[in-house]
Amino acid sequence: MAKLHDASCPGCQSPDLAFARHDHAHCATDALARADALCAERKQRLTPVRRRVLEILLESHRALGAYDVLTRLSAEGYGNQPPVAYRALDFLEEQGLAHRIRRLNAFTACMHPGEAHSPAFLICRACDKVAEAPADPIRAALIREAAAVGFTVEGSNIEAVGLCPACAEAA
Amino acid sequence: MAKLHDASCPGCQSPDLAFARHDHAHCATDALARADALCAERKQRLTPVRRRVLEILLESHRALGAYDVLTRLSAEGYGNQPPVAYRALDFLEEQGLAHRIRRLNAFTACMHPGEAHSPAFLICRACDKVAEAPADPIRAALIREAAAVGFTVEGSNIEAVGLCPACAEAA
DNA sequence: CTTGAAATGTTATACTATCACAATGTATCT
DNA sequence: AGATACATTGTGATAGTATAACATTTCAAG
Repeated sequence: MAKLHDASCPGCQSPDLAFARHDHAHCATDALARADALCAERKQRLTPVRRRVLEILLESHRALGAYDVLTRLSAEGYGNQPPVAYRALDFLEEQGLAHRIRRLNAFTACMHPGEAHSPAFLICRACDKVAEAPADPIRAALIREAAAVGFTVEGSNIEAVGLCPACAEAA
Repeated sequence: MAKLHDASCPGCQSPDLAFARHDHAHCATDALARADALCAERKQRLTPVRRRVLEILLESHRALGAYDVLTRLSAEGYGNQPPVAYRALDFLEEQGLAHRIRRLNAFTACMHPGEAHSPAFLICRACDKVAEAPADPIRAALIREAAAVGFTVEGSNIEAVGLCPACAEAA
């Protein structure tokens, strides 16, 4: 499989993208393009609803509840029942195009899809932005601790709440 | 403050306690005794409902939903409205006597209260048991990654799903 | 063009969590 | 002991999150 994100990917160069000033239009367009490529490669269908949900999530670096997404969808003529939103969100999550933030009961677009990854999330309690932090060292530590007691890790969620640089400075 | 758990504490000697064969009666009694001591020391009131909720959580090493707890409570003559359960659970969590497992929307008794800690949880998808793993190295890695992007960590939840030793062997 | 699978529409319902206010209990001070 | 202030509990209502089940439509492979 082609490596779909590399030095040309802003999201990869700056893991703190969400907290940094950046060309958000490019950031979103780029993520969407990679989602298209990824789905094509995997023979998965990024249907209109699914693609629209991803676009909605990409509008900001905040996490949206399923019902927030649903409201937007139904205003645009898509179905207005919860399964419409949940199914699209589930699909995006399965494909690694979005993540569920359990602490918020909400979903956020993945900022660097295309890699198997289970990132760590940094949630700012002041501005509500969510960033993905490189989780490899954290995950490694988790797997190590688990292995020490014979536990096999299959999936994980690692989330931190706190203050992003901008909000910390403001306070 | 007295160190309330040490080498004499089974939960401390074996972080994998939940997954290991052990004297559960002692394990629960011990945790309850330490909860009493801790609340006394902090001048907090471990009222009948609160204490009973802790006992219920301590019956197994599984996580219980608030409504599971509530059902038990109301069968025993306590109130039967959700706030009864949530208030007690919130109190226990504030005091570090129970933890919320966000992945399960459920709560589990803390196996080594008395220390400021934000543990990592290992959730077996086969038997549903939940163990606390030492989270210091993991948390340290998380804080390090966060600091690298200027993010200040105030709280975190670290949870892994997978197979416990017994269930892995059975499979 | 058919056929089977995937996706969507739709209704209903289950599960999780909090608000608001009344009533009760507890600790403290005098 | 009585009065006061505060924490806790009782209770009804409601908000928010998520899934089950089944009908219908769309799509892609043969």
